[in-house]
Amino acid sequence: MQIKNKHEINHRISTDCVIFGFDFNQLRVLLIERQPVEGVPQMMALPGDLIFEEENLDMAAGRVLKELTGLEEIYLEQVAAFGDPNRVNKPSDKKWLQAVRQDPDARVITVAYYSLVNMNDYEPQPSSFAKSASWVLVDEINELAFDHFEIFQAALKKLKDKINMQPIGFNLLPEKFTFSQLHKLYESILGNELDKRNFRRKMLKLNIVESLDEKQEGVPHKPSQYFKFNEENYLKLLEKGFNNFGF
Amino acid sequence: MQIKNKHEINHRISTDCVIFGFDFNQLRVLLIERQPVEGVPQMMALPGDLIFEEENLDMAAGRVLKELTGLEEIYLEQVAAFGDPNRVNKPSDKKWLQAVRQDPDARVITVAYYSLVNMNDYEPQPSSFAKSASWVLVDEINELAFDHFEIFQAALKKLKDKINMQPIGFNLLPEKFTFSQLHKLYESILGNELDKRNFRRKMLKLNIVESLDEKQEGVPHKPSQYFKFNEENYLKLLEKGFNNFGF
DNA sequence: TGCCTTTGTGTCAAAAGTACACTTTGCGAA
DNA sequence: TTCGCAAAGTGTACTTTTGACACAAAGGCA
Repeated sequence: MQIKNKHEINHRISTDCVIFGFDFNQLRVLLIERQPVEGVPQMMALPGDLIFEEENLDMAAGRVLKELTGLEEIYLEQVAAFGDPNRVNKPSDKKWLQAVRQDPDARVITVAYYSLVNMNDYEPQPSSFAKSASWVLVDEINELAFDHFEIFQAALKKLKDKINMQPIGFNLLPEKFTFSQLHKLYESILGNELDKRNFRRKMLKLNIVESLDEKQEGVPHKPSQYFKFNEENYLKLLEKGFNNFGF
Repeated sequence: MQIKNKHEINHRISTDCVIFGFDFNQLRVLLIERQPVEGVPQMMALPGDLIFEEENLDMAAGRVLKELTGLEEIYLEQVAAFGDPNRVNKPSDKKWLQAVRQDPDARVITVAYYSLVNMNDYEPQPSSFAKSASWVLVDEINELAFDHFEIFQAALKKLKDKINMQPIGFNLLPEKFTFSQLHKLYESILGNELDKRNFRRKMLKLNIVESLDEKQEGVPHKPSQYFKFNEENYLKLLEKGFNNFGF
């Protein structure tokens, strides 16, 4: 059979997380600064690290995220695997790995995850090799360590595609929210304007947001009604086969 | 900094391919039988193998597919990575690996790919550790080696989702095809009936199929017009931002 | 009291979706 | 040659959804 042999090559596996947040105005992503290394210019990176021996990928992503940023109990969804043999090609990245890894030249394949969280529920606490962790505006991200910019773009595309299929995004908002906030959220993700009335009509017809008996207070204009997400109805909607939700 | 250390663990990476074909009636997937090993009951598997040192993931998937089935020059799209620590848990799979791999217990993370091809353009030619390669009806797949059934299901779901976003699927048909074939194809993928007239109307409005000056011959009923796919218009459609194509 | 700001609402026309049945074409069998 | 069979191909009426668009209501503040 002469199969036994040949290409049983070892690689390293890591996970990187693209965590989206929303500040009621713009979309943001949680980035870290790596611990400084002599001669390596600072650059932001996605939180990510090598996986453990006995972990599955989802668990690894959750653990790594927690280690680097303090964020915990977050539902992560896979984006894709990135495995270009020279995905680490910037000299600064190589230098940094030399300072930090035992075997800095080992090939690393990474599995990217993304998630949507309500920024106010999580206060990033950098640790491990993260010097800082902060929410960076999506529009201001233009260079990242390793191939993280590419990963970030893939995650953003996935988010846009997904929100056109399913009314996701409520994770980015607090429990009670106004229609304007929801509206703005959609505009931020999709990157274009949506007619206020049409947005409201379409969203309400789905029956997954529910008006509360509570209004904004202390605002110098007509106060907004608060709404909450109805998860039960949302799940029903998913069950009965749901796609094609687009703006 | 005390970062250097710890979990720099080696893993193996493989790719597995879910190749969909269409026999004008039902959807099929290309499966292999592994070379028999004493005491290991036969079981079908997706074509897949470990990646090489200097290959990126996409290239690896293409090469592995070619080695095992002879299929070449196929556009493969990633489904997801599967990395459960015990994704190899059937005794028969373990036995087979023991016979075939130097290090049969090494953890393997696999990156799954899928593709759509016209069955008639490719005659599967098993080689390497594939004893046979054949097109199996999707409906008849219920057990596969390793975690390949799970991978197959993920790929099928991805295909269904995608066909609701974009009119893909032409790769599954020959260059010229009838509307009935296209219609049947959609029904096979989606798993439900579609009204003939409405299907035709919706598809024609997209302007991506073009009628040829040629009809079926020798059929004992009204002969069907042949059509071809217009890739140019399809690309135009994609460019101008296209989603929400559902039945 | 008047001004400013944001919320919240309705209508109409165009487009898309849905449900549904009969005629046409060509072969083959009687 | 005619009849029957099988699949292709076509249209309409009704409902639902989309998309474009403008003004009144509420509350704070000066």
